[in-house]
Amino acid sequence: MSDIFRALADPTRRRILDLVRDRERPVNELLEPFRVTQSAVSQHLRVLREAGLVRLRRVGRQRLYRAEAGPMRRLAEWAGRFKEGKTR
Amino acid sequence: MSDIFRALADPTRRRILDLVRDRERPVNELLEPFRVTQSAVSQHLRVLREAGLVRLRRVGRQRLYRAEAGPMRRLAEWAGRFKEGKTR
DNA sequence: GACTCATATAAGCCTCCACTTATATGATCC
DNA sequence: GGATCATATAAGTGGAGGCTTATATGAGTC
Repeated sequence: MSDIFRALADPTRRRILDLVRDRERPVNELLEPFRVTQSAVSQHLRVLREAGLVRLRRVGRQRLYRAEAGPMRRLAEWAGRFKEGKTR
Repeated sequence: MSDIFRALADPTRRRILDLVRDRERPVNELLEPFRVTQSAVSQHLRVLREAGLVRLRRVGRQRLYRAEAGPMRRLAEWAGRFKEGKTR
């Protein structure tokens, strides 16, 4: 869970996540919107991967990334515990 | 929104949030569970406050902190957009 | 008003992290 | 197998952020 929060702390990673939310994308497509190096994006993808926030599929020489729903569900649950009126 | 993620990135701050989730607590009560200085906790509280994640109420010389539901709701919504099956 | 209690801020240190350039891996094409 | 394309890793750097000690603020007590 800590990995998830750490990964989401960076705005560039959140934007990457948005890009791969609904469809798979190869890395070079994730590169364009940002003013950073391919290397930087690759490192961000590693962090997201290690947090389980994305999965990847190899197709030819490309790697197609896509957001993973599981951790997000857990995140939503965690946040949900803070709904007011819950006196425990 | 960025402030929220930044604030939640730190595990100590998340534990503090848990402590003030359901009831108000004065700072000295937040101090006990941690092996850090009063100063450190105070600084964490500042970050949480600036992110809108806690509100505080002054009573005598104490300040009672409590989690704020609003940002958490927005966080849950954000995470909810990642539910699978949403093809946009 | 001096003292204490509860909390906040200032200043400095050190670790972590996001970035860059340079290089490696690994698949495809000829 | 050599060249090229797509991506990952290595190594180094600067800046942010979480910690500490020391000090300030501000309310209650006598």
